[in-house]
Amino acid sequence: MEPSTREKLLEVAEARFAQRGFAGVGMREVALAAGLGKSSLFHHFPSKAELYVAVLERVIARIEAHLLPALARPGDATAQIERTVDALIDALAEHPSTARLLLRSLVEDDAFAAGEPPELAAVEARLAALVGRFTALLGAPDAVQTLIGATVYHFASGEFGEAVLGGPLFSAEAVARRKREVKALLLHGLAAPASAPKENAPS
Amino acid sequence: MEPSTREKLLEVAEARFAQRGFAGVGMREVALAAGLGKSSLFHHFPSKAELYVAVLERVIARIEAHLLPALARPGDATAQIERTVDALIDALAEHPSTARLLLRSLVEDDAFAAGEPPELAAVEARLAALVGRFTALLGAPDAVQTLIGATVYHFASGEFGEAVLGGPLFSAEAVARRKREVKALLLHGLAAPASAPKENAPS
DNA sequence: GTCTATACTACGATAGAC
DNA sequence: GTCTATCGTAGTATAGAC
Repeated sequence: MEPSTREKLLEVAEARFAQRGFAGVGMREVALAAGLGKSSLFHHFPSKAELYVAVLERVIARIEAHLLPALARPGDATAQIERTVDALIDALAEHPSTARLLLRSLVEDDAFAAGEPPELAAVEARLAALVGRFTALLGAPDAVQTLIGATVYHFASGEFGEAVLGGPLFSAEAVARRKREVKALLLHGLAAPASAPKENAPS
Repeated sequence: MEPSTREKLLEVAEARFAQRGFAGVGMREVALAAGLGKSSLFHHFPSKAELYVAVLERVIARIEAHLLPALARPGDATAQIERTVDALIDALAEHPSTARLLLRSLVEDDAFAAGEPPELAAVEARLAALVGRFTALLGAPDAVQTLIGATVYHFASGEFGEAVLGGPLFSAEAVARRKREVKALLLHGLAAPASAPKENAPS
């Protein structure tokens, strides 16, 4: 079964937005790349902002599909952290646009000059909910920032990241290596020395 | 001594580019914010791309001013890592636009549709040189990616990062905390377990 | 649901007066 | 060195035929 026109438009728009950001992509470009005329795109999405939010909804849904099951399963803190980090990295590695769009949405929050679409608030709320789960799991908010940097930034880093690594970002071997690295980081590096003294740290 | 017109333009452009990216900022907007007409801006910078690169040059120079002295001083690996991480974080914390522009330059490498200005290659070379120094210092390329995520992403994360932390990113206390966190991470977390074991390309 | 045609605005960039 | 005026293009968005 071939994808619907709407799905194809979302696919094309996601790749473009991930590569050049909200302001850097034109509706004409998206429509033509999907094999439509510019005006037909406005039939499916009433504005550029709504197209962008629809793309973001797909991204957050993809991440939730990996993370929510991992977060739901019981276990001690260590096992949950390992499972959740694996799930997060699987989610980011699944599609090369995911991490980029996520990173952009964190940094380009004011991309809409005026009148954000109402669905955007819902996407942000779902994202904040996931962050809350991570904060509860890791204890320290600083560790959440580090985790995001070690995962979302990493898989969003594109050509630059590949130049740093001297190899691909999304190969199975590179993804497995990043899982090991991040888990070792959180379990043996962060937990003890840097975060505990100031606030209450769960043990 | 008041700043020259060129300096004021660079200041204004830096803030705007950091907030909304290359494509999201218009020349008219920059000029008016600096108290000039749009055409006067083209007298100082012959194109938007050259304005952007001039902004990036300031950013990389600022980072080099902190990092190169720290890298030049002798000492054992641990002391050098501590010194260099402190210098990197000082550089990123000095000006709230620095990390954002740096992160954008990593992710928006293809923002120029056609004909990049030649100065851009020089900026990228200086950035790559710094990355090379870090790779030599830390040993593992993966650790460099993690370090960038833990520092550049962190100070670029803006409102989202402040929501995660539940407090400011750039306060003296938050900056000092990040220094402790990143150093503990690299010295006690990463170095031993995750990077060394074996393997390069399984092919 | 897709098309052509169009409205209106903003874009980057240039020319030339002062 | 700054200005006004203008060029050509592309931006989002709408109207209406088919």
